[in-house]
Amino acid sequence: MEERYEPAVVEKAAQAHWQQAGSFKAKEDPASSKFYCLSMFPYPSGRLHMGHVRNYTIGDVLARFARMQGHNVLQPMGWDAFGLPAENAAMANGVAPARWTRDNIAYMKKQLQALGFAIDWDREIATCDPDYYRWNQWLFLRMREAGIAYKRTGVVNWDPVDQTVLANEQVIDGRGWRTGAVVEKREIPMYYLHITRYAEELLSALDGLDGWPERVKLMQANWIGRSEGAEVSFPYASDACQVMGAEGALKVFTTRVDTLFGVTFMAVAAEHPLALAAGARDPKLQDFIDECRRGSTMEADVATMEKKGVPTGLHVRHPFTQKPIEVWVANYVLMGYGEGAVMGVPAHDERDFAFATQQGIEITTVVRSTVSAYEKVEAPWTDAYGERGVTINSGEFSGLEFQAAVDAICAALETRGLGRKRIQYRLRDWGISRQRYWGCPIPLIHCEHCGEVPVPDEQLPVVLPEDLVPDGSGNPLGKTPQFWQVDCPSCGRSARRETDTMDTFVDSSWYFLRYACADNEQAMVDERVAYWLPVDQYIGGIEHAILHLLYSRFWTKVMRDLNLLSLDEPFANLLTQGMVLNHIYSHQPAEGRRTYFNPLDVEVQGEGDAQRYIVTREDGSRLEVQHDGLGTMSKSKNNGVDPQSLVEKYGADTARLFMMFTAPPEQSLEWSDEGVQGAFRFIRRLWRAVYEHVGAEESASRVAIPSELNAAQKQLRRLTHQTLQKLTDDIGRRRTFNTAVASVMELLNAVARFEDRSEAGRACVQEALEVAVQGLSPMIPHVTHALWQALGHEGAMIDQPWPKVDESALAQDELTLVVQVNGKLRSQITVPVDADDATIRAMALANETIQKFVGAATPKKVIVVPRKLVNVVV
RNA sequence: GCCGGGAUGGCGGAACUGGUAGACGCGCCGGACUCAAAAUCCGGUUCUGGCGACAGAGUGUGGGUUCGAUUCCCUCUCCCGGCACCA
Repeated sequence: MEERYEPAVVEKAAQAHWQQAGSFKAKEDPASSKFYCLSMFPYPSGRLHMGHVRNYTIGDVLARFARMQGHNVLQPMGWDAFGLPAENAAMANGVAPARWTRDNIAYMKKQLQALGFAIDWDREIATCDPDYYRWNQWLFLRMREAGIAYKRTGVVNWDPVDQTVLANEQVIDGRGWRTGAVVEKREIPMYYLHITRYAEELLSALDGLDGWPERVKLMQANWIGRSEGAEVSFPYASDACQVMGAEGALKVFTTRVDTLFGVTFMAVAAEHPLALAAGARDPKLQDFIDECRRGSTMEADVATMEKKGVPTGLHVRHPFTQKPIEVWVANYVLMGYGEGAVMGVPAHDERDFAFATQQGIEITTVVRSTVSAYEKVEAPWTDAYGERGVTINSGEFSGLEFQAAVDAICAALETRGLGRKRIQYRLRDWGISRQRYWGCPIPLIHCEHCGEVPVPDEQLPVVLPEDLVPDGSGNPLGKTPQFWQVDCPSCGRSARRETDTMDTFVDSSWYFLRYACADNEQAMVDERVAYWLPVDQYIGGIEHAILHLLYSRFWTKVMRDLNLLSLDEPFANLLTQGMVLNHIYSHQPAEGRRTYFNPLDVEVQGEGDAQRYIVTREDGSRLEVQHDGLGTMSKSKNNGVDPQSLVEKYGADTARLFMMFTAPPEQSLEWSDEGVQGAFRFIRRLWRAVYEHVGAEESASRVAIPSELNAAQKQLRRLTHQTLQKLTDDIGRRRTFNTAVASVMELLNAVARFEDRSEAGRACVQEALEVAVQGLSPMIPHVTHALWQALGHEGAMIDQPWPKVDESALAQDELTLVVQVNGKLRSQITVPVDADDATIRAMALANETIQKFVGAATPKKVIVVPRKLVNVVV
């Protein structure tokens, strides 16, 4: 073998072998146990960044490990190729999104291949290919037939200057990112998917997802937000009837119907019909409604806004007391949740309390807590006011505990036809219409005579024209008559094609199915899906914990109910990778768009609070930029680190090893390349250890481990098998690749210290090196491919099974126990493995150092923890 | 604001079920090799006191439970992810 480790040579050879042997081609084989290992596909933003390297290395380690464990592994890859960045790039450079996207895919594919991932590239898909997105369209039409896809209005961010809809990301501090104009809310017709119909199943099925992280299940459960409560109707008083033109009632949803007698005001959203009607005759109120209309649609903005409200002057009647209650319009009430109206109980709801205090609204105490003592609710607010307890001041319903009060009040409401128990979900239906070009066309045609007509199946796909270049002022599809001018499929008269495209979450909600049957032009899915699915291991960033994963679960259930799948859940096991963070630097000019600078280009001057951040531009001028903290590596923040230079300098194995060694996968990680050297050095040490063992020969001559070994040899063997045991557990169960690598480092350190050149000694070293090479092969597959051959093996590393632990090598006759006095470490004792507690206790007390600390005193207590420690309490 | 997560040496991290805090690596310091440098190898490296044996302190803050807490409970601070049109 070569004395020097040359990553480029080694990596080329290993990749050539895999390529030629077709090592990663996955074939359906019902006789073997399949393992579908999937990493979330990337958005083709241009170049890989370290987050990708981390994600795909984790996936590759698990795929290769599963293969060694004897599974038939599928690891595919594709491209989440529709989306906003392509349109932004088009605006910046005038390149068509299609061209930009495909160029990026070509470049990033090369980068992925250079990293040596065990991917079956024959199954590659890109969501912008008509062969892929035709099935989005086809399934959309099936959902429409089933009543799962439907049309209604929805609220969007509207830039009044560019006359265009903005994504939330494009709204900065309530203003359009390009124009700086104050963004308005606008209601437009949109298509929705009825995900709320699946709310109960999406929630209850979380219990069965044993292979999912608890935190993800918790986040999804909170997102779905099931709450048991009641809907209550407050009949309009005469003033409200007059304004609304008819009798009626204001309906609210509440989880605290036990506090119904504490209602002192009502609050409705600015878009609520009652607000609109009242606003029409009250200019001041109308101004407030208009004010609410300005600003972004984002929940985070709404929630942090100053709570404001204006009275309508209209009243509703309490369902039991008939007392008139004034209706307010409030900016914190959301039209999209519940009924767009709430009953205000300031005594027992913190938000209502804050609002009432601010507006001088009366507070009526109607609950006495059974936990905390208070007579009457008074400022300031304390959490005790929100506790459940016994009703007071509630007429015939006074003196009841929470559940009894709810039951009694709901029963009484029901007999009067003014309310009932109800379950409410926080989850909202999924709006999929996007007024954007670079996405999957929605396959509908609007005909003046026939209404909304689906594109016939045989005419699918509706192909997106690929030569358009967006300019920021609305959807180019709307300006392209060749696209939207069509004949109505129903009556043949001229009609208009829908120009909205689908949310890109649609594309990613089923791509994992298509990998199983990417070549099928006749059907969306086929029997191969039944073989490969569910995904046995899914790996992706924690940022997808809710939306993508929830939508994919929903999509799977819909397809099941349309008899296209026999699958309840798509992902059996989930590993959520922590984010790779980097510093964010930006500059906001007086006019125009904020620009972001790559941390590599920013020079940090000074210390502490006096730090300044300077960028030298191409023309030599210097610009002071601002530091916006840490954030995920992304194209939009320009803070990605391209792995290319790392791979060129040290090789793919070092890049992979470094990412695995530097932190456990679920933890977020602040980027730093300190330590890359160490990863490289370790690989070189491993190479050198094998080289020294093999000598100048082509490869090692292997010798069996003799049955008689001396103490040092036994010790090395024990460490070898302890390491193997740890590797198997760390990779297979704990997924802590960093500690797996560390354990091999320790083994290699022991090999380096081991100087026994006898035949038995060499056999022990051979075994240790084989475990090191095999154990690391999922992480550093190229160099271990070469080293495996050097160790004298005919077959390729990739085809080897995972090694087995020799239990007999683990046996020990003595243990070292720690001895504490009053919980402080004072000494150690060596005891036979089979020593009983009494013996251990006696040995600990007899220990000289322990005697010194215990002195003449009689120990109060001696705690013996088997195999661990003794604690003497005096 | 709400939901979820995190904080351990100069740095990344380890300690898996409440039982030796700091494995492993980086960096740094000292030494060997070298004309020299790089590379490599050997030793040291939480802090404070001490020549040393050793002693004391120490896991974001403050409190609690326990023979024993990085680990469990409560409080607060800061950081990260998500909040439905970034993906």
